[in-house]
Amino acid sequence: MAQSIQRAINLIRLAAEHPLTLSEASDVLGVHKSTALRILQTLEAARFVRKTGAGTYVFGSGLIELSELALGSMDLRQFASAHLRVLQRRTGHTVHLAQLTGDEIVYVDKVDSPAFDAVKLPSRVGRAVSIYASAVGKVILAHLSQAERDRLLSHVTFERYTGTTFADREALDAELARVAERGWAIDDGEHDAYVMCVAAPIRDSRGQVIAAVSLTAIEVIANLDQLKEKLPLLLETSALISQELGYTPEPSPAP
Amino acid sequence: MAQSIQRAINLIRLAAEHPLTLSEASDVLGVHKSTALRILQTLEAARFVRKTGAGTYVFGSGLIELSELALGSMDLRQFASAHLRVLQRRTGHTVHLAQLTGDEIVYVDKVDSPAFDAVKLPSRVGRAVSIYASAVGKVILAHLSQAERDRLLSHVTFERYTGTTFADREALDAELARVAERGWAIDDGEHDAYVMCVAAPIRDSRGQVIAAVSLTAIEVIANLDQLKEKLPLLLETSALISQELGYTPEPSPAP
DNA sequence: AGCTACATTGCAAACTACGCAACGCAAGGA
DNA sequence: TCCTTGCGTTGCGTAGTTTGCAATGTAGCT
Repeated sequence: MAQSIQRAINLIRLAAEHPLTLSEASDVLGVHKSTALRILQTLEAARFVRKTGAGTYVFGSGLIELSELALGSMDLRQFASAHLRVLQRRTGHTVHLAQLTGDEIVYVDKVDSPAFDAVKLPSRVGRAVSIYASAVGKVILAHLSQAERDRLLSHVTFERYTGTTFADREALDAELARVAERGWAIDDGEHDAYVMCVAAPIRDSRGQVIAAVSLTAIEVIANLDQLKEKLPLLLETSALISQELGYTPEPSPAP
Repeated sequence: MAQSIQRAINLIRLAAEHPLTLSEASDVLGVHKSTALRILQTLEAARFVRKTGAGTYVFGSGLIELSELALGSMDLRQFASAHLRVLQRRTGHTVHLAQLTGDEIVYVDKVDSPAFDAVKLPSRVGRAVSIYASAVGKVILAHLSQAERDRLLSHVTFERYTGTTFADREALDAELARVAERGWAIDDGEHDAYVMCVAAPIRDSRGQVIAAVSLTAIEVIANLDQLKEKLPLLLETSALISQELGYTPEPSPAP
């Protein structure tokens, strides 16, 4: 559909895997060397690829910087990073950090469990996560204003992924009320039947919930009750990160 | 030179900053909407951008995954991450993790100092670092085999950035001998006159030096002697990371 | 309902980007 | 030393991709 752009994309992919010579690039694309050269030069000008001293092309820092810019919230990631890793060590489970950006919730960091289940989880940093069929989605939704919640859900078409999915607005609202009351959310296989989660909210300096931490495991590793046992550690982590963002738990009442 | 690719690049940049509508995209490029649409569709197919429920385009996870793939050595980053952050806290200075990839040394992680100097440092994750005019470069070079070192330096054209740069092979070799002996390197403003560093090597399970950690500060924050005071913490960090990679400090002598 | 604004598709024209061929350059062998 | 080989680079005419137009489809708003 857009030939030259497709070619550029392929070259970026290749360069990400291993250093690329011009000849290799033209071979793989099946084009003349001059064509491959022009594409690479254009990408190089944008620092999407970088030319090494040896004349090969490798993945460029421009794209890495854009990734970090897009994950934005570098503040959040910076502040959270160490806490997430500590939480992973103390629980043994996979830890996710998800953030509300625009009208979606996106994973912005992930600390894999050393257990073999890490590779089976479909989550990826940068990927959007279901807003109504995930623990992080529900815990964020539950703490938003009614208007914000309506806005985020206005574009959603509910889909019943599994038997436990809250697949309509009514059922979801009831669940969100429960979540808001207790302050944390679970995911009882609501998107993937075998994936369990517990999630806790993260607040910024204004007290707004802007993100969430979660613990995730596949059921053969830990069932929901076993994950719930880790709740104190999870809540401690979310509180620590919120503090780093400037949140003060007890808003001093006016005298 | 490659018009359509350039347009695609511009759209990726925009999408990284904020969600992009089709109209906005075509306006910025100065092209017809159908043109912008086709570009975005191509990028979307590669997951270089992602279409949100609201119909806007945002930076895609495909590029984020490629970034992580290219930074490769996800093992190294995972293992090192927590230690780097601890080191930052204990020293107060900016921490860098740099890795030997192909024939270059590239920053793969960075933990900024809260001090105001962080923004003044030219380092960026994904960017190549001078191999002979940096502490991380020298400490890695110093621990390579003669053949490897020759290979890496064969494409280098020496340049005297500042008065302290080791700008020819002879002076560099003498410096590398000193570095190899004591096991750590300094950067006394050898690339940028006001930037000071100390660096220590990281070894993999075979004992090979494959990366380095460094502490960095601009001179007004900390001079070289003040950085050297942090050497014990730095060396402890590099040792811990090496251990996580499977390095055993004392190769057991044959009985 | 009708309107407006937006996204999307088909098609012919035009301009971009393609392949060709020639050149420059470095490395290795005779 | 010269020749050969392999690689990257440049200029140019043409083929063909990509572009803009116009029409259609779709959703939100008054």
